[in-house]
Amino acid sequence: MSDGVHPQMGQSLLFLTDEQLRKGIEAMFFAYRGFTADPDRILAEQGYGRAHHRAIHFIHRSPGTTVNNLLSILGVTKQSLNRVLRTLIDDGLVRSSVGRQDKRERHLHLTEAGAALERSLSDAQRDRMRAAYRSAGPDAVAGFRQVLEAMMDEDARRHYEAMKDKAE
Amino acid sequence: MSDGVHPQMGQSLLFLTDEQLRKGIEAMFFAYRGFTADPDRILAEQGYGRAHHRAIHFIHRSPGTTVNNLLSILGVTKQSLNRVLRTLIDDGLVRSSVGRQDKRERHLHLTEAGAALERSLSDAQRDRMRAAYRSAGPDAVAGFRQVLEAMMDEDARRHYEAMKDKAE
DNA sequence: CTTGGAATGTCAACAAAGCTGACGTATTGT
DNA sequence: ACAATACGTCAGCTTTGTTGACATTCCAAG
Repeated sequence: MSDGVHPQMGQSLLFLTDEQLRKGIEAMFFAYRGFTADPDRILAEQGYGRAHHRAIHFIHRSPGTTVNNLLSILGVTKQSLNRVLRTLIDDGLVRSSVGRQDKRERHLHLTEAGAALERSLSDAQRDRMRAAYRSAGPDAVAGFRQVLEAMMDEDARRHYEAMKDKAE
Repeated sequence: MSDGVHPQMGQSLLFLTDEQLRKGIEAMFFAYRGFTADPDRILAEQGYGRAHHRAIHFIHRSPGTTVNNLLSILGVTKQSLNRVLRTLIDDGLVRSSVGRQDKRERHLHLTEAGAALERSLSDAQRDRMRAAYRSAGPDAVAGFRQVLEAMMDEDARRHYEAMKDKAE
């Protein structure tokens, strides 16, 4: 193992023991439950589920995105996404428009109602994230993001990075 | 807001902007997919799902645990857990034994076959976690854990902390 | 220009895994 | 004796994933 990458490595690799790794695994499990808890409550009230949240989130992030693009971000089958999209369109939260150059494509946008739900969901989720960030501090947050990024699959990281700079 | 908690706070609260929080949310989403990807592949080969993994993991961590205790850790209904446990017991991966003092309770243990599957699952998951930890370094790992712990619900944190010190 | 294949999206049917509610049984403790 | 607890199970529903079949649209080779 090449030393020198992390100065304190020679001193202690304690953070790589199986015990430490197990704690990290359990932390991910329990934290993810908290992470989704607040949106889940809001969604349940309206008869939606987590899949609707994901669709709404990424349509909000990339207005006009195609079904195919959304598919590759979410990593599910088109049939699965279609069901969710169907209900969102029928309920007037998402608008689907035929592509101008390529008429096979459908471009997706949030309606005003859809944007309102998006706000209420992401407000709830951000509140919890903000509280966690605030209590942990900026250095911890940087580490948090570093580890998460290193945990992603190649193509997930691609999507993540692509989204990263789509600033506002 | 009370200053002084974090020395650099006065200088910059950049890590609390909506944009930063959104990145954290998306990082959680994409990372969790990576986190479960490897075990999911192994489980699918054997006809099991994530629910079986969770049961196996926590039975391994707390051998002899009761159904009720497992229920409160996993946060699902007994009907849901029972379906999973049923198949694991029938397939000979888990052994359920009547309690010695309280005969209403069932104590759960992994069989040799169950322990073997547990090892193969947690090896896969630890490998990825180890790679992420190694590439991020010890300080990042500490931050990672801090933020995750702050993101948990109260009772999830209780379970997490209780498990934490069940050392080996 | 036509025609065949690739790409996009939709419909149908099924499976995993969550949920509620009701009920039965064994055991415990008051 | 009786209420409460721990567990198992039946029935039925929902969400969200899967595969397979099919319609529409585009594009490129002949």
